[in-house]
Amino acid sequence: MKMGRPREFCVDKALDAALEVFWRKGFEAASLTDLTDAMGINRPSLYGAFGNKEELFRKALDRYVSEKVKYLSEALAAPDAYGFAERMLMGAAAMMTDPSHPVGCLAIKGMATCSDHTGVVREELDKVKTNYEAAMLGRLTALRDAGEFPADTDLQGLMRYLTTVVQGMAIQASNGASCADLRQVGQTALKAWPAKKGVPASA
Amino acid sequence: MKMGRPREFCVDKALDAALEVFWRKGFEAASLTDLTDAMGINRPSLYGAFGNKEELFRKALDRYVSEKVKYLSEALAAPDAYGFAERMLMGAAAMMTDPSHPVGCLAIKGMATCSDHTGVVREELDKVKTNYEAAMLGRLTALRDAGEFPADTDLQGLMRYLTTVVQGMAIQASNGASCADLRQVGQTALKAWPAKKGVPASA
DNA sequence: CCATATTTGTACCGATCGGTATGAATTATG
DNA sequence: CATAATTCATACCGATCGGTACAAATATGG
Repeated sequence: MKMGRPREFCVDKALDAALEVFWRKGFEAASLTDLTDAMGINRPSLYGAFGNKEELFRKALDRYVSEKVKYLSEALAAPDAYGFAERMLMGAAAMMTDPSHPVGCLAIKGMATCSDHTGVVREELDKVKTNYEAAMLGRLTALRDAGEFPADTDLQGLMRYLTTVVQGMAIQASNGASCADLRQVGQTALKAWPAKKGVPASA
Repeated sequence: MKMGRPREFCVDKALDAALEVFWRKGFEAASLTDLTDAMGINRPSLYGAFGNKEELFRKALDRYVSEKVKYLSEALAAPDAYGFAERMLMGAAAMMTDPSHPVGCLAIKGMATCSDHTGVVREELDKVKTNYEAAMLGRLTALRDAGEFPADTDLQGLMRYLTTVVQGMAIQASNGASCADLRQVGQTALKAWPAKKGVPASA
């Protein structure tokens, strides 16, 4: 057993509370007072358990990625290219308007917030973005090799289109768009996606 | 002639400099020191000429809307619905990556930044957004009445799709996407748009 | 019981935030 | 020249920022 006075709060619960604050207010706008109030602890406890504000954000972002952005891995697991795009867009619409947590996307909001801000936060967000893009591009490549796309298809362009729509959805969500609104945007966006295999292209 | 010591700086030039700072860093991240340094004036001069930080932002936003978002009015002037969407998307791609000013969009960045922030800034951004949406919807309605769309077309949905892509473009631009990247996104997005009048729908 | 290790609460640190008081400098008016 | 009006430059205000020093409190290991 560990020596010393035992911790009086649950680290996971506190991290969830911090994530909620970062998600709602953004990294810079979330003050330590906001965070400690929501987490139900005081500053030295936060510092002792999580390091500093940037480290706390990093851990909250890790949690966000693994707990809240599941729709991306579900999309990657889709058997065909159309299903991939469909799960991506519909999953984003559902997640970004889920009333059980703040609206929009922590990572996208973060990227929009600190574009001119160097530091751990920016690096971490870039890392998340790079990982996601690599995963999506890898999946699209595999699907092309499986015959889902013509060999000369610009997969990077398709990926960028998809991420652009998802990023726009995050703005829409933070502006009050409903899940139905975003799903409709996704449905429209899907019309630009290569048609299902074997199905003739048409509106 | 006005009495007193004459102003030693050009208000318009100073406002342009302030706009550049707000555009690059966002409202809250732009400090008065950042602003006065870029504007080449000191704090009391800024206060005397523009009121306060919020008022300065409001004036910079006005300038931004009238000087930098011309592509929207150009899109509204397009003779047909496809041209409207095309000018919208291509105009946004060009403006958001124009090297003569910061990348992305001041208004979209602002909305992403202060979603949980009440105040003059948020109200002003909402006003801009509302005006733009009303103008777009009005134009789409006129185009539908002119026979460009079936009578039961969901114009609101089309408008939301378009704005979502443009908003996503702003994030892409602030993340380093090139004009060509964004134009390609726009071209892909256009595939989901109702085809040109008289042209059969197809990819 | 004593020493050690860890957490907690308070109270504080220097830095920076937006905003301003004050007086010198510069102009038009009389 | 004298006065009023306006701007400019310095230096400062209280508030808040992220972060921490310090000591009381609470646990384990001896």
